Formats: sequence, structure tokens, C-alpha cells
Amino acid sequence: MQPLLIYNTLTHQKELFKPLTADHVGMYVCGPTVYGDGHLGHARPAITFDILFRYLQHIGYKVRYVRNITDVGHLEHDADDGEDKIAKKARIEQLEPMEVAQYYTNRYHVAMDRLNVLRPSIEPHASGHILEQIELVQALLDKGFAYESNGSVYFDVRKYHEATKKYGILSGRVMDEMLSTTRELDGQSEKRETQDFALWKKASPEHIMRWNSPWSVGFPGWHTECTAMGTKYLGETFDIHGGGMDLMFPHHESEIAQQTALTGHGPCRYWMHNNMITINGQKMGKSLGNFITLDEFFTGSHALLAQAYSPMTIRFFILQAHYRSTVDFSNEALQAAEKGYYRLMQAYKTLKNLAASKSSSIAVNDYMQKCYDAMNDDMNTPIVISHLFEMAKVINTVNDKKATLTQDDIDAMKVVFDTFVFGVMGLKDESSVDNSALIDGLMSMVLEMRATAKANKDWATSDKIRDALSALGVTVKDGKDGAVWEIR
RNA sequence: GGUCGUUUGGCCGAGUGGCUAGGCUCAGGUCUGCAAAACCUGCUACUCCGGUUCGAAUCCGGAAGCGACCUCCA
Repeated sequence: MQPLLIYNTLTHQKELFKPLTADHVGMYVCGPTVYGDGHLGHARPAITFDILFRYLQHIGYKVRYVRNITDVGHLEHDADDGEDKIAKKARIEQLEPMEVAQYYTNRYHVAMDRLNVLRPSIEPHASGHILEQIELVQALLDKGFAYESNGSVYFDVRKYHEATKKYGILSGRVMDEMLSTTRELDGQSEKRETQDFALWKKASPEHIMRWNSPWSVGFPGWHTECTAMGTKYLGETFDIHGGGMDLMFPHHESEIAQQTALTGHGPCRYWMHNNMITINGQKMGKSLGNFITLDEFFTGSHALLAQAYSPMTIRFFILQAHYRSTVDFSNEALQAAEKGYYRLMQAYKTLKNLAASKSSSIAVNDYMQKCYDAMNDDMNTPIVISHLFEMAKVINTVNDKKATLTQDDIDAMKVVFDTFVFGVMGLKDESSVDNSALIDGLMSMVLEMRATAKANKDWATSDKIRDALSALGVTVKDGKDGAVWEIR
């Protein structure tokens, strides 16, 4: 088993990964809220943890990867009334809420498939786990870390923090100070403290998504779904919890609080957070209105895009930066990624047809181990890619007959490409997809050249073209109005 | 105001106390009927100010810029 170091947000350092159960890994990643199309920001965590998922499996772990679909209970930050995002959108569009959720879930899946993001082992829906969430809320009430107020239930942050001194351990928030300086809430609020968060919300009359509970007809709070579903499918403690950095507070901090209040310990051992994608230096996000959807990238249909960018270009672009760094979007950077990706794919094709020699004139370093080393160092995909480019240079040099490689060395390089480019990093060659339009174009061009030859009575050339096409399985039929062709 | 993070060459983006990251762009060259590709060469950086050190972009302290989250509201 490879010694994998991963950066743990909880301890602020890289730690050697050791699973709770030998050879098995339980991993939970916060998935999308399905109330809109996925944008580039959604691709980052999906791809980041897809790499981790692939790599853990590659080095021999059996992985259960849980990534949820948030289809209820994610409250809108800028909403006046705490209305559920799904419900709001649904009412505007006059659709059943679940219809909206399903629609965007389907579209999310298509986009992820195109990005070659593997489906997780379990993809639980929050709406399918209302009972588990109610049980969670009840357990917190029983433990005394939550209180009911007017049909809603809130987590008692002050009580929790005084008992454990742990609210803020992930995000670095200084709770002692926040709690002592908090001013009194006015009588209108249901909450005792401003930082208390909702576990269960009583539904307002116009709120469409609602479920029965011991406290009111309502819906679960923002943070309960991940705790409930993570516990259900991965246990009281699991190995890795991932998500975007923007979820660190309050979402993940609150997950820790909920689990710690119940069990005395947090939900997982390693917290991993991917950084944001920025556009002109600003976070790309739904709420900021500056996002570009994945479909828009694939088709180039957005004012900021100079051209369309293929799914693999997007994937490569994201992998060229370390997952904990911010990445700024720009056409220039994307075009550079596109060219670099093409160069890598070309090198692989060249490698497959490379002629072997009796000896290698250049030392083929241990690229395999170098790539493992880079991956083991907190998933340093940029370094993996740099090694692959070095290999590309070697391949091209040999192809130019300026160096030689033995068959063993060539085979070894193929294994590295297969393992890291296509396996671990999940890239794939896009060039061979649907080229019927290309064939049509090529055929009309070839037949036009043949027509020119015929017009010049250059029968040798025109026959040579017809025979060559025939050998490829293409029949040319000369008619009055020119030639037509068909593939036998 | 708080917390976390970040500041590298024309652009993107890694990184270790001393030794070439890599990609893209640009210029010159090899090759080539032309072009493209490939290869070679060049341009060459580490926000600022102090400190530690024989030596720091890399460690420590300070400042500034930038970003995310929070501080208001569920």
C-alpha cells in the first residue's frame, strides 16, 4: 500500500492516511444542491474527490464513497424568509418541487459523466432521509444540546461549546469571544443566541416541501442531512469528509458539533477541503451571479468564453492546479490547458507506435514511482502532470530518431500513462468521438480531387484514388451528376 | 473587525534552505517544397521591510495587496 499523505484541515498539516478499518475507506463528500445547473465551481470538488476515490481504489483500498444530493433544507442565504431553495424555484416555475430536483439531478449527472467523474458508491437524497434526520434532532434534544422554539428546533451552540470547548475547532472561530460579546436577541427571535443553527424548521404556510415531525410540519435544517446520512452509511466515525472550503463554516463546523454532542467525537478523522475557482479574482458562485455553467463551457455559449472548451480540457485545467489552491478562470489559461492536454494525448498515440531499439540511449527514470510520490504528497496532480510532460518529451525525441528506447522501457511508459493519465486522473482521449461530419468532409474533398484528375484526363490518378478507397471499404460510383460513395 | 488562506517569470502554475519544475506565449535555430508538428536555444521569477544562516523565494517577525467564510438576516 502506498504511503498517502493528505492535508487535514482539522490539524492544518499533512498526515499519513490510515483508515479506521484495514484496507477499507469510508468517504463522504458534500454534493450539489439541485436547484440549478452545475457550474465550474461544482466541477472542482467533484473532480478533486473523484481523483481521491480513484487513487484510493488504485492503491488497493475498498472504498465506500458517499456523495449526497441536497434536495431539501438548504436555506437560501439571502432569502428574506428562510424559504427553501428548491421550493422557491419550484413555485416560480409552477413545477412540483421534486420535479425540479430530479431535473437538475439528471443534468448534474450528465455533466459529471462528460467530465468522466465516476458515480459515487452511494448517492443519498436528503429528502429520502427525513426520518433519520428527525431521529438525529430528537437525539440532540434528549441530550440537552437542542431546544424547541415555536415548532422549530435549534442547536444550542453556547451549551455545546461550554461543555466541549469545541465549537470552532475546524474553522478557527473564537467562540468564547463571540458568545461573550453577543448582544441580546430581541424578543422576536426564536433563537437564544445568534449563532444557534436550525435543526428543524417549522414550515410557513406557503412552504411546499414539508414533512411531519414531533415538533411541527416542517423541514430539516441545513446541517442535519450530512450528519444523518454520513452516520447511516459510513458509521459513527468514518475516514474522510470532503467538500469545498466555503462549506467549512458553518456547515462542517456544525456537522462536527452535532456529532460530537451525540457521541463525544467528530464524524471523521480527516477533513479535506478543495479551494475555490475564481473569475476575475472573485469566487464563482450562484449567489454572485458570475458563474458559467458547465454546459456553457462545453458549447462556448457564454459572453466571457472565447470558444468552447471540451470536458477533458476543463478536467485537465482543474488538475493542473493543486486542489488546495485557488484557480482563476481565464480564456488564456483554458487555451493553454487545451494545448497541453492535446500534447499529452498526442504523445500517448506516438508512444503506442514507437519503434523499439536494442538499447535505451536515454535513461527512463522511474516515472512510475515519481508519479506515485507526487500523488502520495497530498494528491499533487500538477507534479504528476509535469512528469508526464517530461515523458512526452522523451517520447517525441525517440520518435524523431534522436534517441532510442528498448521495448521494455516503452512498455513501462505505457503502463505509467495507462495508470496515471487514464486511471488515476481519469482523463480520456476525446479525439475519436463522433467524426461522421469529418468523414463526409474528407470524402467530398477526395472525390473533388478525383473529379479534377478526371477532367484533366489523368486516369492514373483518378483510378488510384478509386482503388485506394475500395481497399478501405469505400465504394465510389460515378454517375451523370458526379460521384457518390458508400461504405460497404 | 474576526478566522482561514494566498502573493512566484508575458500568462497559468509546482516547489525544496544552497543544485533545471512543468505547460502556454514570444524570439532565434534544426528539420521541411510551404505550413504544421517535433526537437534545440534564448528571455527567467519568487509583494515589501527587517531578522536567523556561510547561504533563503524556501525558516522567524512585521507591513501591504488579494480572496473565502464570518460579523447583519434563516
